[in-house]
Amino acid sequence: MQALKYSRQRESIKELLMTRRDHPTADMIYTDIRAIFPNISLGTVYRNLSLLSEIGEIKKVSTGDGVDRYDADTSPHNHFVCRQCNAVMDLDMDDIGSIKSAASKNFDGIIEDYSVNFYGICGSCKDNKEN
Amino acid sequence: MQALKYSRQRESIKELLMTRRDHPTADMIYTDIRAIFPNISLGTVYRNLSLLSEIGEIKKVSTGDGVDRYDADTSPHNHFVCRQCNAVMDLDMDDIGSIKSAASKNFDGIIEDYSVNFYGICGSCKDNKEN
DNA sequence: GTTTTTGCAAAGTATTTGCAAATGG
DNA sequence: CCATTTGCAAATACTTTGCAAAAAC
Repeated sequence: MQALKYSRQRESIKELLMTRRDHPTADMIYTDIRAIFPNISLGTVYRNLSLLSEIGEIKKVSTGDGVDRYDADTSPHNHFVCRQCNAVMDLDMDDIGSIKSAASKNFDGIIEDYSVNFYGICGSCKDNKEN
Repeated sequence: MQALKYSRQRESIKELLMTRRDHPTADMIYTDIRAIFPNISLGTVYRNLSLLSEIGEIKKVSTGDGVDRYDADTSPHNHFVCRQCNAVMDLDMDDIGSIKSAASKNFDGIIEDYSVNFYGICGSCKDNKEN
């Protein structure tokens, strides 16, 4: 069984992620973290992101474009994905937790959780189109 | 501009997908379609699945495990993903289209659509555990 | 000292793409 | 014929992994 030792790299990755709201990919994190650890490897970044999300300290966000993103905000919230600029942003919206019970109603398995992604054109891309 | 010519391969892929409810991956489709076209290539399967989903005849389903799945049912419905057997199944549940307006409320962009995935343990995996 | 983590490089998946030949209209 | 699609192979994108050295405890 693993005992989980402290690592400066892992701590740094988590701290970086906590400062961001843009749901960066492993590669974006790797690029930025190299300002602090110039020799860190992409493998280490991936390993730590996996580990952190396994222990629930961060969340993996899949938008369907083939690249995983990460989020230090583990509280329940939903994401919007812009089809034009590919930005992923948090939505400020009412709780939709009731969809979980709606899904459980006629289902014979156990529904543990869910993820919702909204897709469309973000505010700034929309404005750029109009002008 | 492309004129979209008929192809037996594309037609066959679509027909195969229409007979299935298990949301197969490109590779699963490739395996099965080779019973009909032994020389078809995986590239052709991918190209046709992309094309079919671009023109809206099928839908791509991303469950977050890194492999895309495909669904010939393009009507609005939600999916459940079993964490044990990785099966992807349709949920028989009330319409939750209201989440779209909930998301649009405080949002300055345009929300075109959304996708919801539920995760947990399916009925048969749950039963196997208990026995 | 023992276990975990790292950096590096290589390998593993899933998907896309260039190109000449085949097919469709 | 001309445009699109195919099969094949190579390329790409993302992520995981084996291993010896370094760090943590």
